[in-house]
Parts: sequence; structure tokens; C-alpha cells
Amino acid sequence: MKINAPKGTQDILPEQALIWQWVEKQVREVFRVYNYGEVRTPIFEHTELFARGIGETTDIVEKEMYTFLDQGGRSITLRPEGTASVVRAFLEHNLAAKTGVTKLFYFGPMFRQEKPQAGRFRQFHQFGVEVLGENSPLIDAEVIAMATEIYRRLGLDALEVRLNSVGCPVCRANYRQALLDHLTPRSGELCASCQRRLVQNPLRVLDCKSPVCQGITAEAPQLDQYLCEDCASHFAAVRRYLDAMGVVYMIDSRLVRGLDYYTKTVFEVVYQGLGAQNAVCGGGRYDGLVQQCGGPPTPGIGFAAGVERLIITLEKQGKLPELSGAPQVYLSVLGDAPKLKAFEIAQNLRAQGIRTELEYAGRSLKAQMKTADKLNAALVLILGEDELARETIVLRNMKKGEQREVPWRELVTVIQEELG
RNA sequence: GUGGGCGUAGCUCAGUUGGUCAGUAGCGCCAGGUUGUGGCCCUGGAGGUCAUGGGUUCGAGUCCCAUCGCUCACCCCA
Repeated sequence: MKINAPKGTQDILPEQALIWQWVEKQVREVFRVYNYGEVRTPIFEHTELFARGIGETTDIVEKEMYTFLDQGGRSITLRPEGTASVVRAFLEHNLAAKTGVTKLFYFGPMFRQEKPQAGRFRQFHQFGVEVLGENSPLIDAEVIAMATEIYRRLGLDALEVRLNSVGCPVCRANYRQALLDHLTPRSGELCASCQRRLVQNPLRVLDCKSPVCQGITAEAPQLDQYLCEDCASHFAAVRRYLDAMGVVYMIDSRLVRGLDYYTKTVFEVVYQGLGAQNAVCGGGRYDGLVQQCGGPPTPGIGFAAGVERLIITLEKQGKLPELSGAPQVYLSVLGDAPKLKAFEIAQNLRAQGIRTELEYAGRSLKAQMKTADKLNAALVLILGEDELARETIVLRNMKKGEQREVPWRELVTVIQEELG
């Protein structure tokens, strides 16, 4: 029986991997200039971390986690997101003591047991940042600007930044009550899922796609009218800074993200061309999370961006870069006698940093040339018995279709010239 | 977890109302047309239990059911 990759997972083959490497390089460069340090946390954690950090009643914790008992009977969970782990590491190593503000980024796989669809996988990859210990709205604006900078750098356009504020626990509670007062009398008209949301997380009714529910919530009180003075002025400052930096965004008062820990600023970057799963990046402020994870009161803000969705967007926009995995040199060998010498030459070229492929099987020259052509090798070297006797090798420039015989000792220099 | 669509060679797919239907198809792969030379062209070749298991029928890739897989959407999210 043939074994396939588990549902919702995928192999990234060499050709695709070039794109991944390129994306990762660009992303890392942005993080570098913004002075973020990388943190690599385990991909599994004690289940309790996510339960407490993300929120017991979120969909992620309730039904999407890969959880199992290890040999010692401890409950372990494959991380469904990055923030909880980063906060855990931040506290565990007391990073707050090292600098006033801690700016971290991560890049790696996440796991959620959902039914796969376009742009959604069970193992998917995110990069993201977390800033811990900074209250200033300036950092909110910087984090959002940095996210847009990444997409700009990758050449993407037509992305939209959606921005909102969900307030703090105090003003959100007030709003929640006001919303309940408005919705409860009309609960019978809401769609089935919203009737459930009304009990579990009323704010989520706001971003229901059902026209009926949208109609009802259109007349509902607006969250921004309930923000307390601190939250309102923070939100205003964030917008002011974004305006000043020239970041284009739209206020989306229905934007209420699904994770419990968000406070004040929330935002998403979406690309409409992606279908139902159109968010390429989501984040916000989480001023209560560190404390909830057992640390001192510490403000935090961050975002997470999906790599698969980013690459799909690149594809849809035709922005994939031209990347080559071709060898620079293909070394053809004719007959048995030159084999060892050919291997020596190949090893020498590799030591010089020249990407070199070697014929292993001893096929006909024609077959070897075809392979070299297929691999898109820039140069082909041919070593047969004649060349072996003369201590030379034939060097063929595949693009020009020209070739000449080169003494072994000049080979590296000549190749470097040919490769430009 | 719920619903829709799909499942024929490595890939992209033909395959007519069930009766040589298993394709001379394209690309790819291998070999040959050159004794030591690619891209174009020509010739030949390998490769499929038509996802799997039942059923209907004289007869099923073609109809029905189930299972599995893929896919899209809902839920939710990156």
C-alpha cells in the first residue's frame, strides 16, 4: 500500500524550495533592519500553554490542536501558533531583564487540525514578530508598517490593510454588554452560527458574512464609540503615525480577531484574490497575555503571516522571481579510465565554490549532453581518454555552443571567466 | 465536523446514449538516427488492476452504493 503525506501537509520539492528560500531571505532582511532578533522555540509545548494563552474557548484550542500524551503521560501539543511559545520563552529566560523592549521574530511550521481547503493546511508555516514591553502606539504603527514593507519588498500589490481597535478588557466589556442588549431581542433572526456566537463570543457576530446578520449588526452600536479614553487616544495615535508614514489602510469596525488575547489595535493584511482564506497576515496588541501566562504585567504586540498564502499570492500576481537551481558545470566522463580523475576535478571545482554535477553512470556522451542541457548547466566539461592522456579537458559553453580544450591547471581560472 | 465537485499512464487529459475503451494524444522518460557532443526534427520503446470494494447488466472507465483520496465552500483562521 502506497503511503501518502498526511492530509493537509505537503512536500516542498527543490524547485519550490528555491522560492521558499528567497521569501525567507527577504523577510529576514526586513526583520534585520528593524532590529528584531530571531527566536526558535520548540514546535511542541505543554498543552496547558496554549489552553491558557490562546483561550480555552477559541476554536483553535477547542477543536484544532494536535494533542497527544507523551511516554511520560504529559499532554503535549504541536504548536498551533507562535505567540504563546514566544511569550513563554520570554518569561522563562527573563528577557525583560536584558533590555527595555524585546523585539523577536520567528519563522516555522504551525499545526492545526482543520479540514484543508484553498490556502489552508494542517501543517502550514508562519513568520511573525512579537514586541514585548512597549506601550507606545508608535510600536503598533511600526509593526504594521513593517508587515507592509515585507510585502512591498516581495513585489506584491493590491494588498489591503484592515485596522481596528477592540479596546481593553474594561471598555470591551461595556461594549459587549451594549451589543448583547442590541442583539438579544433579535437573536431569532440571526443565523445558526451567530446564535451560538452570541453566547460564546458576541463580538464575532460582527464579522459574520451572512447578509441578514450584517443587516442586524449594521444598526448595532459601534465599538469605537465605547472605547475608553486611553484606548481611543491610543487608536488615534496609531492612525496618525500610520498616516505620517504613508501606510495605506482602511478602518474596518467589523474586524474582530478570533484569538481571545487581543486588546486595542488589531489588523489584518488581506489579498482578495485568495478566495475564502484571504488573510495573509494578522495581528494586534495583547496587553494582557504575558500576565495571563504567569508573568508580570507586560504589554505586547505582534503579527503572524502565512507563508503558503504569501507564495500563492506571489503566484497569482505573477511575481515569482526567476530562480535557478542549475549546476554551473556538468562534468561528462567517457570510459572507465578517466572516472577517478573526473571525480578529482569535480571535487576541486566544488572546493572553489563552483556548483558542479558529475556523470556517475558512464552513459553515452550524447545522453550526458542531453542531461546537461536539461539541467540547464552553463558549462559542460568532457573528460575522455584522449584528454586524460594530454592532461586537458574539453570545456563547452552550452549557450554559445562553442568549446575548446583547456589544460587542467588553467581550468578553474577559465571556468571562472566563462561564468563571468 | 457539515455540504458540493472530482478521481483514466510520471504530468495534462481524450474516451460520444453502458457494447474492442484502455488511447497512434501532448509533455516527460529511455533507446536509436552520429565512431566522443545538447537544444530542432524523425523512428522505436517502457509505463495504467481506468482510486478501492461491492452491485445492476449478456456486457461498465462509462450507471448505482460504500470506502479512500483530492478539491472547493461553511465554521474558523495564516
